[in-house]
Amino acid sequence: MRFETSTIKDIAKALGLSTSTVSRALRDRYEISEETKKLVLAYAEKVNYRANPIARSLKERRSYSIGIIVSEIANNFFSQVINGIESIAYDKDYHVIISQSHESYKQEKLNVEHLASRSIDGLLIALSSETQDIDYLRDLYAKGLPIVFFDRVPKDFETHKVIANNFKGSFDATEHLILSGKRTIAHLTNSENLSITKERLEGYKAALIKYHIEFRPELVKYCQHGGMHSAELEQAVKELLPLQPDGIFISSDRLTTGCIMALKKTNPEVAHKIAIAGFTNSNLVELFSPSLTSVKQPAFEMGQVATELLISMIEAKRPVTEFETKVLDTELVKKR
Amino acid sequence: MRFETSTIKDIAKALGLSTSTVSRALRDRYEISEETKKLVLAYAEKVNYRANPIARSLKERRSYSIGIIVSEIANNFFSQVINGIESIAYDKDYHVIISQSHESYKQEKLNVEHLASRSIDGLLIALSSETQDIDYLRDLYAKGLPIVFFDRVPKDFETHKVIANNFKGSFDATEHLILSGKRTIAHLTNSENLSITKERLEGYKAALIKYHIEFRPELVKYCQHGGMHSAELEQAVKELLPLQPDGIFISSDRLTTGCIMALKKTNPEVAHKIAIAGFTNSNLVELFSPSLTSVKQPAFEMGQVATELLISMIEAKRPVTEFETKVLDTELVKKR
DNA sequence: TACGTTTTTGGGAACGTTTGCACAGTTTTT
DNA sequence: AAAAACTGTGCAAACGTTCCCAAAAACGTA
Repeated sequence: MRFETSTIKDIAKALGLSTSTVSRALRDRYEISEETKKLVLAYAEKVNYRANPIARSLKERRSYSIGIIVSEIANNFFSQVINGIESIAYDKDYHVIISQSHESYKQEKLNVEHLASRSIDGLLIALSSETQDIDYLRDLYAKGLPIVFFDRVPKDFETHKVIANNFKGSFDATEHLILSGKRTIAHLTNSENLSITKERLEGYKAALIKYHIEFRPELVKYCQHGGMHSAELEQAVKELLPLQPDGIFISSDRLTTGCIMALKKTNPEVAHKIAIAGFTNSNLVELFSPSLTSVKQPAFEMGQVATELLISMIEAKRPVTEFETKVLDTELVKKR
Repeated sequence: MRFETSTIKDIAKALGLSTSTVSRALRDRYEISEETKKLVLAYAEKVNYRANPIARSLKERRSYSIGIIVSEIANNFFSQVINGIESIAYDKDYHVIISQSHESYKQEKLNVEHLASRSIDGLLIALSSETQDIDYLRDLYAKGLPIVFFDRVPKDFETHKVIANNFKGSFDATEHLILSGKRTIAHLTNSENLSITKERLEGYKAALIKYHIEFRPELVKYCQHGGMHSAELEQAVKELLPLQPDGIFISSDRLTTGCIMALKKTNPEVAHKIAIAGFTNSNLVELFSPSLTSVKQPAFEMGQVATELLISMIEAKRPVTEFETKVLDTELVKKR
């Protein structure tokens, strides 16, 4: 803001002290006498002094803010993660800056670099579905920027990661479809680049194996853009239907809702005949028709855990070398 | 970030120039010879120089960032508005910082003040449902912080505002219910504090009047927390049902979905018998059961317009004194 | 050659903090 | 009584920019 507000200098002048004394008093340093502290604090209160975070950032070379990159905030899963992140960050006096990649690699890179130049102290990121090359993240990391990945994590990058138990979530959902009598279960999923895609595919396969159902690759459809384009989804559905699946297991929030939408739009007559199980954190699932079985991720908790890990890295005295990958359990909410 | 990156000083030293020259060359000022400019630019490129926005902010006393306050990002309407805001902001080289009030006055005030202290150049805000006292905003505004309100706007605050045509949206929705034969139409709405609540109530009333239907105050239920607490909603529904409405007109995104949820939960047998029309920007409306008629706000556009107005205020040479209130039309999407 | 212009560059202060170091005054130790 | 230690404060530099002002270089003209 370009309007006047009181500064340490002003306080110093008014009280006949030096800026250093005022600064130290405000930060409650031991060197300053109780008397002076009280004086300064009282006056600061009176003139409604607010420290200038910009100046502080410049001097300290850190900003007490952490960057978040998600593909989009208009996604139940991610907005819940963000709420989890905020809940911890604010507690520990960090501010958060949210950016959306819209599933675009270019946008993701641009945003990350912008955040980095704004002196964020750390980064929480779920990769875009397009992202394959994460060298730009490696560079930043090497230069000292703490990074914690969540949900969509890279394989060969040594740092903290927080993910859902995707294998088990998928296994459970697929098993549930099988147990309700389905035998031709399609799998609609995200870009092959993503970690979640691989893990969820494995869970799906494992459930098929357990019940001696043949895995048919043609029943698996990948969506490069994670369902951002409805044409992509409709195409996938169109290719799937001739194979006459009696169940579909879908591996992401956006794909799940998008797929039902596409089904209803293109083939309303079969929409209700196909059993659907899918990952989604929508809290409106109960309203959906056809209804579905959903795999819910502990989104809020994921945000919290990731943030705690990140802040521990930021505040670590010495470089962190032991990394953990936290795996959180999903919840299967069966169709009514 | 606390790691080394090249600065203007480094470039100056390397090239045997002064920092002033380098700074000017980088900003392409007329005083600098083409030759020097090329030299500097090439070297800057080579060492991957990035200007430090923090330093720039401190010096220029502005941050090229704008603050956004919404009640929550996990809301279709608001996340679409944010996308609209971003689309314009990025174009004009502004960064955005999003904060959530969670419909709490205290949180809203805290967030705004935090943003202000971070030197945002302007503020875009939709008031929380609890907010009645906006003096803190007046203070900031008086000190020179440009503010543009959208969606939920205060009455007596002279600045730009962007709203939907709430009156017409409500009128249309209510009329639609009437035309499909409903006569006992309840109205479920937000906190009375909000501008949108008043405007939408007027539209509802006007439609009743047009068709000579008596307005019955007991059919109107207010939710103080805008549906953030499901108990509140269930209570409202519980009080409404004995009056045997054959239609309900609901005045906000969260309330609309929440109400259907509450209806299904508490009275599944009547849920499908009551016709519902409500404001919502959910793109999943087609999946809902019972299905409903929805009033869609031009959220993305609202974000764009508000941002353009804000940036025009920020960049105005002299204080702006002529303010506009832009009203954007809603769209009625009839139940299938 | 000397001068005035114009063009290009550099010096240095400022933005609001934090912090290492020095220093004065007081208290403790020997 | 002198030396040592501790307390509380101030000076000044630094963070990376921008920009006012002055100075130097280049050019033109008499």
